[in-house]
Amino acid sequence: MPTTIRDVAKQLNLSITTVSRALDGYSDVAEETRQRVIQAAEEMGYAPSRSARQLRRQRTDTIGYIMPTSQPRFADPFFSEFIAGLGDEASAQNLDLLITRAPPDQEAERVVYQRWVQGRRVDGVVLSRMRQDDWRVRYLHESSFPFVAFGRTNASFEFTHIGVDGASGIRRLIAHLVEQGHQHIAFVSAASDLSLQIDRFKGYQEGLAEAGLIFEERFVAESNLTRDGGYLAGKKLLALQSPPTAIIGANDLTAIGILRAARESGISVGSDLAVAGFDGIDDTEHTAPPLTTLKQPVYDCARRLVRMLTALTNNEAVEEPHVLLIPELIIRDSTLR
Amino acid sequence: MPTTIRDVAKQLNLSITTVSRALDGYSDVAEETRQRVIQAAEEMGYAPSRSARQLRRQRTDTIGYIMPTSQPRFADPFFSEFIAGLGDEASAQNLDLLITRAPPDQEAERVVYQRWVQGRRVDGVVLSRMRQDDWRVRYLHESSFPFVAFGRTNASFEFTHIGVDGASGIRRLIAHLVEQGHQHIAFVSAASDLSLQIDRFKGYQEGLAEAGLIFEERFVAESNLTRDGGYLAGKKLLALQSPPTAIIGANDLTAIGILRAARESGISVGSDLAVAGFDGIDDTEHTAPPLTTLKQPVYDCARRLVRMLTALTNNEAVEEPHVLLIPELIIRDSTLR
DNA sequence: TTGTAGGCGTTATCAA
DNA sequence: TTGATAACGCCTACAA
Repeated sequence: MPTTIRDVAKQLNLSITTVSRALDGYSDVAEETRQRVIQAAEEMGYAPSRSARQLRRQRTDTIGYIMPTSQPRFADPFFSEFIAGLGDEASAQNLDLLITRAPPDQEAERVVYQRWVQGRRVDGVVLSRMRQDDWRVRYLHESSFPFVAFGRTNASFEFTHIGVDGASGIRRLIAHLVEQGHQHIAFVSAASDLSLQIDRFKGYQEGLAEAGLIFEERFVAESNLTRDGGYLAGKKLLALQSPPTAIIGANDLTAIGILRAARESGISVGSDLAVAGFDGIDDTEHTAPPLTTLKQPVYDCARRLVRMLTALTNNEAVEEPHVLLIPELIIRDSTLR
Repeated sequence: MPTTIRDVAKQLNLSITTVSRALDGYSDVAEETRQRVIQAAEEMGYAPSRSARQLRRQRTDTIGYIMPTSQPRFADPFFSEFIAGLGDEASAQNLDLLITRAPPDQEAERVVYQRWVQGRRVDGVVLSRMRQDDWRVRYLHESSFPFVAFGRTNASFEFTHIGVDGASGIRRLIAHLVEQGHQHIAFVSAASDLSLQIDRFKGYQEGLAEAGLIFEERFVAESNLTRDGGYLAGKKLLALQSPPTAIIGANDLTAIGILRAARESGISVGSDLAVAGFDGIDDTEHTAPPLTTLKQPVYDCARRLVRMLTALTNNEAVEEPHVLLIPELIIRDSTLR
């Protein structure tokens, strides 16, 4: 039986009101009383019951994040970093972070969101890996449930989010590759309904055009943002009649897979083949060779998203509700001859 | 204003009791009534308030996990995989997973645990990266709060856990290295209060002894289980007068850092230097060269730990409360000449 | 400065 | 088979 506020009150011969107010730092409690209360609470190991408080206050002081990944056994560093950011900022704001995983765009995903929203399990949710036509955005919007998103969609209404301008990033990357003398640049893509794919692929096409290169269908390989996917796509591209001399992965994991494919084919990355990724995860610094990438500040974005979300849940105005970041091109050996 | 059970009851001219029981699947509700209730609830978008239910039932249906990492911006694949396992099993059991991070063995860590335990925020917690003398174990034990651990400690009492026999794993690894002709085997270690360090280091010493090799202090470099730490330690070892021909990292991340140090020193891993890690994270398959490692089934352990924990919180007996696993030696190019 | 009392939305006991 | 009612532990308007 855990200690309740009643126990503390009884012990001190005070009312529960006074105990409550003393601990919550109200000013209309005698300082001496407050000290006694605080000490007794400490000694008796009292901490207010979260569920009681939540029920009474009609808020949970908890935010939720549902990782949109298909494989149960995922291990994508992007999510680690994102979650780390969410968690740290949540702690800083004295919020709890509830986490689960659901395969994107399936019944299971809908069930989880509904459980959390209708059961008022969390005060707000953070979305990531947005889809172009994203039912989550519509649903939360219609339910007027607080949410923020990492990424954009084609929704007809506005919502609080941080976007990254992948297109401009990829354009810069292509300019760099062209500078290195590359004319045959391939792209390993992600699922076509993902906003990041549409955005980055647009950059790919625009970048080629800007450099006066022609877009070739055969230089595009579909993949799934994983190392294994990148590996397979890389193999395929390298097996072409006249293979590309540079390959861009839709994300770093994909690029890491491509590195491996190149290694297995005996191709020297850097001199014979340029490889680049997108995200700027830690691993890229330690691959062989170190990987050129477009870095987005995932950790900081996550923290900022939480701050935006708390503004929303507190009915405060979000200072800058639509952020668009430019990723930073980090050039490493994988694209240097 | 979200829908409450009262709204549904009123709508149907039933008592809230009946609605509650109908939705919870009690048998003493007329089937026809139940159908009406279920349909109405669906239409009205009703889902029971979690906080109310929690308060009433005196349980949260939530388990907690506090990542013991110092750097805020961590990204350790071990934790990704562990969390994935916890999350998936929690979902399967209809539990929520609460996650935060706290620097090990500091005031902040104590505060978080106390908040969760005393505030009855979660029904039980999962511990990982155990310390030899672990205050968390003592505290939870004394509070009779349900917990399970991934790893062992020197506690004088029993507690439910899954351990991995790192010592035997490292012994096997050393046997393999010796077979490959290595005589000068170094070890890059972790913080000395970690159980995994004590365990694996013991294996290192025993392994050397079994092979008739002498233990040399200079072949041990302190590190911190990160890539960067491994890199620095690797540099140091490779700069020795007569450097080792094989280096074992306390975990895979460390080993990945060592790979990089070797690369920078122009040393060919495999032929000139053997490198091996511990954990079996996904990255090891994609490094250059692919990394020999001792694989522990992190994902499955996490799932199993959750099952053990639910047994505890339901006051059921845990079938096998003390598990000891033998890690699997996966030999890859990094230790083959 | 302190206390009384009502209610947040459920579930569970007991009676009808 | 259904309903009235009492908690669960806390916060807060209002009264003293």
